[in-house]
Amino acid sequence: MKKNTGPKKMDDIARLAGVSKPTVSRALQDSPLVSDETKQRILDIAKRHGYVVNRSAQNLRRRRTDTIAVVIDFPHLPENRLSDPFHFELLANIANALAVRQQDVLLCSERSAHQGGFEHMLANKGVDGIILLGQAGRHEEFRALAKAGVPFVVWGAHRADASYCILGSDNPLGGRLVAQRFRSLKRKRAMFLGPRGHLEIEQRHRGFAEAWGTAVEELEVPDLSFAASRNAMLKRLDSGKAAPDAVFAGSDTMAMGALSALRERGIVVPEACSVCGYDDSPSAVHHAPALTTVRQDTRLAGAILVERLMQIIQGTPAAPVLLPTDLVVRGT
Amino acid sequence: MKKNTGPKKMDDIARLAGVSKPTVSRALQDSPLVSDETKQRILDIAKRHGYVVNRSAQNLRRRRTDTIAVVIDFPHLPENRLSDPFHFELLANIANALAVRQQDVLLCSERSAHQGGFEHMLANKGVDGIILLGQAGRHEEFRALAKAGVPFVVWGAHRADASYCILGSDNPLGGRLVAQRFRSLKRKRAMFLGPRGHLEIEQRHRGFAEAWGTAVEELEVPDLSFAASRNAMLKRLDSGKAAPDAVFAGSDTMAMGALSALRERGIVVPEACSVCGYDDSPSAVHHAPALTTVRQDTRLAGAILVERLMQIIQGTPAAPVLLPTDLVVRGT
DNA sequence: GCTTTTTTTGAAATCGATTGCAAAGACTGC
DNA sequence: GCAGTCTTTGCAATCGATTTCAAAAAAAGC
Repeated sequence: MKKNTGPKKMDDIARLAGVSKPTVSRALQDSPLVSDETKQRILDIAKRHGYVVNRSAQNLRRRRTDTIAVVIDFPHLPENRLSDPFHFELLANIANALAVRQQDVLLCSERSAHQGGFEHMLANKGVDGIILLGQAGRHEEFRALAKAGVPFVVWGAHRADASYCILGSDNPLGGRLVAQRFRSLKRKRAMFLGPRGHLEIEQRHRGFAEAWGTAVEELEVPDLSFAASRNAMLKRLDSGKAAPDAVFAGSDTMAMGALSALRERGIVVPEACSVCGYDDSPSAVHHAPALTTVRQDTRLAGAILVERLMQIIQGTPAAPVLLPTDLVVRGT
Repeated sequence: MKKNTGPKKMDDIARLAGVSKPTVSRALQDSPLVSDETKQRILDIAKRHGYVVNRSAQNLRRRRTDTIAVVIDFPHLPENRLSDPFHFELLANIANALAVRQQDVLLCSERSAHQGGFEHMLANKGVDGIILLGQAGRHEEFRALAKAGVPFVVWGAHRADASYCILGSDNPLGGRLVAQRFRSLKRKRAMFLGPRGHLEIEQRHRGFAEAWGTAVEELEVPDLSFAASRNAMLKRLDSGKAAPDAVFAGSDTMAMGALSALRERGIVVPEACSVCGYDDSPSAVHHAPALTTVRQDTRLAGAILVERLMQIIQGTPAAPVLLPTDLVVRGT
């Protein structure tokens, strides 16, 4: 009569190796407290029997999970704030950077994360820290979070008064670079395209408008989608007013929407109108013509977000970081 | 002298409510064993004190984590990480379907998942089940996994002899649909473009070739990327051989690569050459001209993958599923 | 009013690891 | 040969919940 308790537990391995449970635990952690000989024997036995430590038990005892929550809005959820390939690019890079540090990634939708409030996510989701993609103006909430001692970092618009670690590209600079380029192309009727109330995009707008000097037409769109942007542009082009000869869109996806509308109305890009996006998402290169855009280095962003978060988890506060951007001139 | 043990534990709430720990636990689970009055009081106190159950402790005791691992890296296709928009689409839909069922998502790279082998992931990563995106010919490994009783489902190419639950679109049908369309357009020189050794793509190829009847030129590319596909096509067009007048690419990203090469060599699409992709990823619509492609319904796929996995976790075996596909005719 | 049943509650065991502390064994030095 | 170190090992407590089982309280039955 064998009692088959399913997967092996640490006690089983201990018995098989003729040692006690603590010794097995130490051997698996490569602790110097165990003699090399014993260690090797235990490791062998563990491997042979396919033993792995139970993560749930380990998490409980160590009060640490080596898991980080990444909170992101999914495109098809009702309020699609961040429906962009850019965010997935960023996610992939974050996941990579975390993997290097042996951390697991818990992917949370904005809604599920917010269920019990961010402040309870550590206990509630069993994670050691949080990476928030996109802040959408919840500055105050984040301030409180930081004060409560929750380890988190945010990807979003830089702001001088942030008491937490926020990482973002230099949006005003990006806007200025685009203005400069349009000026050097001798463009006259500049337009900015994007939704209102989105902090990062408003910073891009402001940087652009200030560097441009004279009036910038603002074309508002309801959200960040291709379709919304295309529709808004179509409507604008059909309004009878003189068409713009330089369009700066708040993201690549919106730029592509605008391009679609321009093409449809027979406005030739880049001859009759220059178009510039933001993000340098992969699709910008694939697009025909390839999109001129402001680059955000997602690889670097992912690496720094993770590095800072780890630092914060270890107790060292981390200051906001502003990432440089540059203009990638392509076919539009 | 207050002893500040950080976040509240269940015992604290019990004390505050003047009941015992088990009662609090039951109240939080809305168990019928607790009187409504007591339940309400406990819930109030818990909320007021911002109490949430500790997930690690809960996981350990319940021997269940309500967390599903999604493994998303393809082993021998380095370019194909999260970078293909299709996978990211699928991931988002899976995440969404899991959220509806109150399950969390642990995002695992192929490598980290494979660290200790899939068979140990449940204990090792602390998940209840696994969703594998892309199977890339590890049929035997999966067979063993299934035999070992690990709950998992796979997104990939259908095969008749699968002893595990595999879900995929009807790739041969997709290929046939494309062949039909090319035939109705009176095309003569058909080409298939894609890497070898990728099961799903080979099925598309086969369906296409069989339905086409006469010889199909095969253009091999090293991976699924835009660049690889563009390069391969450029090289082919420069070879001096007659250019194809109908190209079926194994994915949208590759189709866009091919389109880029065709455009560059002055071959007008769709007049001189028809192009068809596979996936119907969002970028297919955004592309100019909009891509004709075979649709894979990621929303449905995500929903079914999750539904089946839940079923398997509950002990009911689930058979493979073949999803229907259809051709979406657009501008190419 | 007193048993019987039903509804609520709590004591204690348990999930599977990690770790502080004490003890046993192996080495040193003199 | 024996006190004093240093290295290894194991006992027992602990992490924070859930669940079984028995007991107490309340309601019902007659």
